[in-house]
Amino acid sequence: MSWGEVAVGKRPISIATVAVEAGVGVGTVSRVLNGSAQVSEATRNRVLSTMERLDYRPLRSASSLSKGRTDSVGILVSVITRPSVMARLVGVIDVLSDASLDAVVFNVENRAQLDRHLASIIDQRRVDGIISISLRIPKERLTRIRKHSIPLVLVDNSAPSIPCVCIDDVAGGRIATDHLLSLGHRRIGFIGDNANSDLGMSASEDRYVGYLTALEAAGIEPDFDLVARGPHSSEAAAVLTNALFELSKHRPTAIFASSDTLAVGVVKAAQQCGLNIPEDIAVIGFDNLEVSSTLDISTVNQPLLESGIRGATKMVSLLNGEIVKPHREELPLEVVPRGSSLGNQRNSSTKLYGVVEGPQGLQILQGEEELVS
Amino acid sequence: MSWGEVAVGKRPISIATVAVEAGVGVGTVSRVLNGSAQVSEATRNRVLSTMERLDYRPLRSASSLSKGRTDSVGILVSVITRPSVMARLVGVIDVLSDASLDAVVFNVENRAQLDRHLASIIDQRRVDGIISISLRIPKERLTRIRKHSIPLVLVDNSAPSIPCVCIDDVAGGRIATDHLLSLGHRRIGFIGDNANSDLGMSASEDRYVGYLTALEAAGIEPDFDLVARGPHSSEAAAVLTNALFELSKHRPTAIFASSDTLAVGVVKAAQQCGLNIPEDIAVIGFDNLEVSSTLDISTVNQPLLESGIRGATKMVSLLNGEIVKPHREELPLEVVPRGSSLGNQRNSSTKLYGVVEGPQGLQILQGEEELVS
DNA sequence: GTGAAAGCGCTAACAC
DNA sequence: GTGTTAGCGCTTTCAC
Repeated sequence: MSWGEVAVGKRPISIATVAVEAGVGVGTVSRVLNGSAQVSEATRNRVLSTMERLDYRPLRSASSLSKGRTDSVGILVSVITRPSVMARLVGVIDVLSDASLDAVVFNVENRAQLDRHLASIIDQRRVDGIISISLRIPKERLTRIRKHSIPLVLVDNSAPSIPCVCIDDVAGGRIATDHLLSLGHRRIGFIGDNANSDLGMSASEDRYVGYLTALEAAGIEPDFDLVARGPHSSEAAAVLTNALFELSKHRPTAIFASSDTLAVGVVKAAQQCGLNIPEDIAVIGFDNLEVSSTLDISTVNQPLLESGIRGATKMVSLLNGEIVKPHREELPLEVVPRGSSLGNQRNSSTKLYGVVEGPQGLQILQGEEELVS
Repeated sequence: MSWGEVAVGKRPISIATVAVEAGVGVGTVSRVLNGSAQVSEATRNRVLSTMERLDYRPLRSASSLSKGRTDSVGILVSVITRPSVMARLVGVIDVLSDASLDAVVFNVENRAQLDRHLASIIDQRRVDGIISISLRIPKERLTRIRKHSIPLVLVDNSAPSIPCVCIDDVAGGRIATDHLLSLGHRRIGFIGDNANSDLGMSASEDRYVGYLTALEAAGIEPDFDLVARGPHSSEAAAVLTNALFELSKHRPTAIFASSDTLAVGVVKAAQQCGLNIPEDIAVIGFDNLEVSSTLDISTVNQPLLESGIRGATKMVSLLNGEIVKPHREELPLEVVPRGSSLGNQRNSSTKLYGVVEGPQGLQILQGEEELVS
């Protein structure tokens, strides 16, 4: 209870203690903390060493309260486990990290969760901005976000007058289908995701529209016996492919799968039916995931990582008060023809690997890495 | 400048304004905010409606400062894009979310980044605890973390007297190899990741030790011509497999790949060499990733999502001040035999899908979803 | 270049 | 039950 004991408490060191110990005012300590130029070298060093000595650690929340910003941004992301989503997420996180912004990640699996997370983000002022990956923000929420002028960026999704980076899925579906058409195919099937009105992920349906467009442009009547939708998994796609083969009078000669994940299932099903790819059935997917390269499946490349990078970059600009010019940024798409449609392809390993004899077996060295032991 | 204009400022509504407007004290508003039981229904409703009317949103950082905690935990995660890492991450995030804790994700790709992020997490007190996924915390940092008694949980990694959930990779390597041995194989190859001293990810090497152990137990002399390591990708594994086939005097009859990702490359390389699986060469991987099921590759199952769930649960307990009993929690491993080692297997789709005729083509309905349009 | 002091918005201990 | 008040630890004028 005596005065002497107060300072001995377990409470972590604060800026005040540092100030006293260094024989300066709290203002100066704060200035040092924030790298202000108007502190003499001598003072700065004295403060710095005092901090070191006391093992002082600033409290983020205190600084946030004072500064009026959290230096972190919320990231809404749907079923993270999809490779395409992961790639975007990594892009976003890396850029934010470089800008000293924390990434607070919210995993959204259904509409209720989306609403819950959005509400809490908006209403708790926990973050300075929001990045939504592949998720459509419900109208009501959008209104509130606008009203409170919370910076918002959409990745792989778009909305009027909101900064966003996306692709033209319809065009993507068209060039994929065109690729098959250009190879002479006339009976082309489509396998896609179930329509997801819940989370507003419309990529698959948009690509379907592109598919129809391409057929129409080629003067081909769409045959709905060649169209199938199901859950987003290879297994489901395989089942659908089999069903397609059984039910349609004339088997399709080619299939456009709205994502590589589905394309894998298509390929697998075809192989199990004893069909040759691409002679009996050609396949093209979408996204250019690693697996499509591994299995030599033709696809449409979209810049996944890049989309995250661009989105986060926009957010950083917004938070810096800069004007973000083009509201909707569209990334380029490109057909990547591979064996599943062209056939006959040399399956060269893209990267140049040098195999050497290591101490215990063969070894491929990566990047700048040294052989350690 | 006159007094009347002050209230008209753009500054967001604070608790004080709400208090005044509702004709109560700030304490009461705070109580309502925190769901305290000692507020009369009448008052609570009045406050609530006032908040609504003013569109009040509490400021997290203010509450954090006052409460002395951030209600968020930092998650260190290595090269996120690996499916196994992602699964753990999802488990972690979901549990935290249920506990109303925010997940601040740090993506770590090299030692420097690991250090940088750790330093900033520890020194800035921006989170209440740290979960490290598949990353070994450097000793010096561990010391500091302990010194400041920052709650720490390790997932897929372990350290003395730190709560962690992991698997026995050595045992895993052993049962995988035993599986091949039990099928009569004697010349068994190993393909794994380059040793990663940087981030301390030792899973692959540990599994290698298990491999050696199993061979030894079977009285087989290890042949280092059958061992190869490289980057963590299917392509690299394919290259290594080819090299193995070319360089070893007697080709192995089976290969244990330290992860499914590598196993995919092995399978691909074997197929390109015109070898039959498993007759000419049997393959087993590790992790039971989706791709292994798709390609019918035998593997060792480890509970990935579960590891994240358990880890985060431990963290929640720690933050609640509960005692976390078993410091090291080990999850079970299990061989999942498939066609790549057993052969001859019926490749039945595991899930039961019902294909129905939709409005535009075939359709598989998922879960409780209704056919919408 | 530096110190003093007034907040930032909220929580919690204490009165009544 | 509810109001009052003293912090929480930092930033930022404003003097000097």
